[in-house]
Order: sequence, then structure tokens, then C-alpha cells
Amino acid sequence: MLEKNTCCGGHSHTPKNLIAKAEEFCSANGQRLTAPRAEVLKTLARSHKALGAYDILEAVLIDGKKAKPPTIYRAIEFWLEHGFIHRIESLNAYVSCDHDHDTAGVHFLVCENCKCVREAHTASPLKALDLDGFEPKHSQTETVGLCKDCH
Amino acid sequence: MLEKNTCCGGHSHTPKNLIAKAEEFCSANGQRLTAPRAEVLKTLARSHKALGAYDILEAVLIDGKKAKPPTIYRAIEFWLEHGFIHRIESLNAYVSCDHDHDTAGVHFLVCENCKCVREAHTASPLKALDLDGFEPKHSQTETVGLCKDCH
DNA sequence: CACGCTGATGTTATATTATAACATTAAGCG
DNA sequence: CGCTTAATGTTATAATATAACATCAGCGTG
Ligand SMILES: [Zn+2]
Ligand SMILES: [Zn+2]
Ligand SMILES: [Zn+2]
Ligand SMILES: [Zn+2]
Repeated sequence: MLEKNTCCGGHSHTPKNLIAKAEEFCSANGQRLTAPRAEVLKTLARSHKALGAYDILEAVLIDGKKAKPPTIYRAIEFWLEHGFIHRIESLNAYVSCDHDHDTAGVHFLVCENCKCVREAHTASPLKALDLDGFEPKHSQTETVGLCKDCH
Repeated sequence: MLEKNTCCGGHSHTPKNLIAKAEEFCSANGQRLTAPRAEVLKTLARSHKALGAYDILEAVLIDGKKAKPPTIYRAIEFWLEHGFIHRIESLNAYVSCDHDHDTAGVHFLVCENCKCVREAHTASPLKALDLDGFEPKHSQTETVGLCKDCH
């Protein structure tokens, strides 16, 4: 039974599509979709809230057993690297992403009450800046506030 | 002897102005510029790099003695609340701020190598977004990359 | 299939960042 | 001074993240 989504603009929160995309990505790129990786991604994809690493740890079973932190963090790192999840810095937490987008101009609306996260994309804010020799790698905006429900 | 600043566009990193501003702020607002608060702010103002809470802890002496974490975190919280410092989420670290600005449209260029931080201000990225009921409180952009020196 | 290589995971321990809870002290005021 | 309140001191611990090394699984090769 899928949880009703009332805060993220109707995003369905079904992990199916994302897992399918992940399978495709892995086989196309010689990566392995192992049990820890699959469980971590599914857990994030099912949630409409950002989850901390230890929330994920509590939620997943790998071969019927509780995992340990490095297992979770390795899977998180893997999906971060390949753009399937994002880290929400202001929460020390993670959300899945089913968009295709580059690394610039990502904007998160983060509810400080319920931890739901809405992802949006705007023109890169770097455009407006004189970088003066700074070499950007990754740009991310986080707006903390209250979502429609918690407001 | 002031450290030569080569990465932040010539910002002088002298704590004098900021401390003076802080004194003024405190007396105008019935707040106390206590030893822990003063030492923490001075330490951040002297640094052209973001400092973690435990970096600050190692750097300051309060009445000749090393402080303990809560002392540092309380001072950090105080200056954060009053806009004298910022938290760089991607580093879990803090920088001083001698600008006067509101809480929207702050943009940090963060060097992942040397941890120097350049602060810039742009039009609020929220303008470009359909907030759809989301009530923003604080918005911050962090661009991680390499500064001119580390590049 | 044994072998060896590689990448991933398992496991133990510990580092790093941050806060809860309560005791004590210092400032401001009548 | 004696009261009130805000701030700090102190102890302990929570929450987040990683280092280091052992083991295992997949895979190509012979
Ligand atoms: Zn995304
Ligand atoms: Zn909410
Ligand atoms: Zn600032
Ligand atoms: Zn640098």
C-alpha cells in the first residue's frame, strides 16, 4: 500500500521505476546491483521523506539480517556517485531522485518539520556570479521551511 | 600578523571590524559579549577557512583553559542566530560574515581542498520557483569545487 | 574446474559532530 | 544584599560517518 503523497506535488513514490532504471544502469555500466545497494535504494525510493543513514539502517534487512553502518554508507556512496540519490546537507539525510539532470542548479525545498523534500531545477545560480578562478564541481541550493501540510 | 589572503577576493580577515560590530550589536540589543562568544567569533573572523566546531575548540582558550563542546556550540548558535556567522552545510563548518544581508540568496563557493569559502549574494533563487504552499525560512546555495589557488 | 584477480561485503573498532541534563556562576535590578 | 535570569561549566551520551582488515562472490583464463 503506497502512502498518500500530500507534500511533494503528486510524485508517486513507487520504487519500481527507479529500481528498473538502476538495473538498467548497472548492466549498461558493468556495475552490480547487489542486495545492500538494492535495499538501500528501494528504501529511499519508497520514502517521501529524507532518511538518515541510520534510518535506512533500521529499515533494511540484507538476507534477513540487520546491516551495519559501513554497508549502508557504501551503498549510499554508490548511488550518490551515480545520481540516483541526493544528500540533503541541512538534514544529514538522503532522498532518491528519478530525474535526469546534471549536477548544477538543483534546488531542494526541505520541510524542517516532516523532512519531506521537493526537488526542483532552476537555471544554475553560478551564471550570475563572477567565479574569478573558482572551479565549480557541484552546486546545490537548499531552502528550509515548512511544507504545505506542516504550514 | 595577518595571514595573506589569496583565495577570497581580498577580504582582509581582520577580526577587528567584526568584533566591533558585535560589541555594538550586543549593547544595542541587551545581549552579552561573553568570553566564549568573543573568542569563538574572533577565531572565525581571523580564519579565511571554514572551521569545524572542534577546530574552534582546539583554537580557543577561555580564561586560559580549553573549553568543552557545549561551550563552543552555544557560542556558535548565538552568532548563527544573529547573522554574524554562517554554517557551511557541506563541510559541517562555520565562517564569519561581515556583510549585512537577509537570509535569502546567499551563495557560498566552497573549496573542497583548502576549505576556504567565498560568500556571494544573488537574487533569491526562490523567485524562479513555484512554491505551491511551501513557506521558506532560509535559503542557501553551496557550490563545492576548487578555489583559484587549489585549482 | 582450480586459479587468481577484482570489487564488494562483513566485521570490529573508532573518529567526528552535536546535544541532553543538571550544577554552578555571573549579571542586572530593586 | 538577595532575588531572578541568562550564561556557562561539567558530565555523559547521542548521532553521523569512516578506517582498517578479513572474507567472499563474480568472472575470465587456462
Ligand atoms: Zn535529482
Ligand atoms: Zn512538512
Ligand atoms: Zn553572510
Ligand atoms: Zn582551495
